[in-house]
Amino acid sequence: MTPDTEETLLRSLALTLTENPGATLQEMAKAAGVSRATLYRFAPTREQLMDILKQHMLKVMTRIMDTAGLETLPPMQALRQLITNYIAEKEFCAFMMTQFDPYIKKNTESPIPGECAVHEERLDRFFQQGQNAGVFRANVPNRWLTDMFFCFIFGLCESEYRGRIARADMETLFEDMFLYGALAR
Amino acid sequence: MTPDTEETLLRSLALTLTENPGATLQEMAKAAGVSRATLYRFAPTREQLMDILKQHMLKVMTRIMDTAGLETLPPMQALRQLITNYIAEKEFCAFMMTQFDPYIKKNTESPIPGECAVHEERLDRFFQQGQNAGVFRANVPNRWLTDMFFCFIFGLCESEYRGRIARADMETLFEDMFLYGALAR
DNA sequence: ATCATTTGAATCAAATTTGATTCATTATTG
DNA sequence: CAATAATGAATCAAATTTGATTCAAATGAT
Repeated sequence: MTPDTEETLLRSLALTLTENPGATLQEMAKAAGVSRATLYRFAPTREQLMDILKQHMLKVMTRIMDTAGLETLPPMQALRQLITNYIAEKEFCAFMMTQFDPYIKKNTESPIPGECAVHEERLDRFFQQGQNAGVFRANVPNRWLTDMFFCFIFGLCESEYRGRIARADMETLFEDMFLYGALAR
Repeated sequence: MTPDTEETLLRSLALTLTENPGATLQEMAKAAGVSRATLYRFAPTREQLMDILKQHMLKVMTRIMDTAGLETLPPMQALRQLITNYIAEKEFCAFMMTQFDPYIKKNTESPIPGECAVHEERLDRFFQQGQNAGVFRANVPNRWLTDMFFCFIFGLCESEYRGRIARADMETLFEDMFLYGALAR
């Protein structure tokens, strides 16, 4: 399996599990256009499959934050790049939200792992610094900005997925709503 | 089973299924503090259980919109009441998002049913009218405002659930972020 | 064209979940 | 207090899912 084929497979698996978190291996294989045997060779057990997906997702998330210059660029610039990066990896973003969310997955094998918490804390710090710099409003907890940002990403992916907003508008709509809100001015 | 006991049971079931959409009947019963036999008597099959929950959730959603005066009160007043009402029923809100979301549950027995679409369209109309009245910004699709509103509700419930924001701040944080966004001014 | 590798289809046993029932015990109600 | 109803614990068969294996067909590289 070439790295490219693997990436395609991983993306398909992520999407299928987002659409149906309880999908059977059979269903995942079918959606990915491979047989169950092939999926089995890629990952013999469901647990291993989830682990591979999780590890890949974490790598993607790290890369997204790194290339956005979260700790180096000016807040607004980093934010815009962050949005662009997340949208480019929307399948894995949605997958993360539905699979490794401690609200949705409280009692399962995958509570928010330390690896996920790292990203959350990283964004917490980013917003804190943005607040200190006077860019983001300081009368709300930085954690609230983080949570809303992640929540926005998921909602954004879903709206586009459902055809309620256009792919081309994703960046603008996100930035606009996140920064300025819904009120007319 | 008294109506009050039933409401408590339904709320527990909704929460458990939010925390773990793949929970077994065993797990649901345990979380609700009843035996599997009692749960069985309440709903003999898993399908019937989901149906009862769905019907109850739909009733709650209708009541929320009705009592918010979505079609009668001024937009801002209705919006505030809507927020308050949703927060009061957060278990069923989160349950709806995780169980009857056409993104998450694409290929399962419950794609967004006509009953859910009704609520979405009702909120679509509310925001459209608010835009027409000059209250909400008109340079974005009304659907986008609807989607962000629902997405906010879920994110809000989750932040509170995880202890990242205080219960007492929920209304204010929501209203503030939804209306004004994250930018300092 | 050949050889090595990968894939798809099918099958099977083990584990898990579900639907269904029984029975003793606990709560309620009259 | 007595009788009636509700609950919990346990059990069982059927259905489903998973992990594992086999083998023929297809694919790709040399």
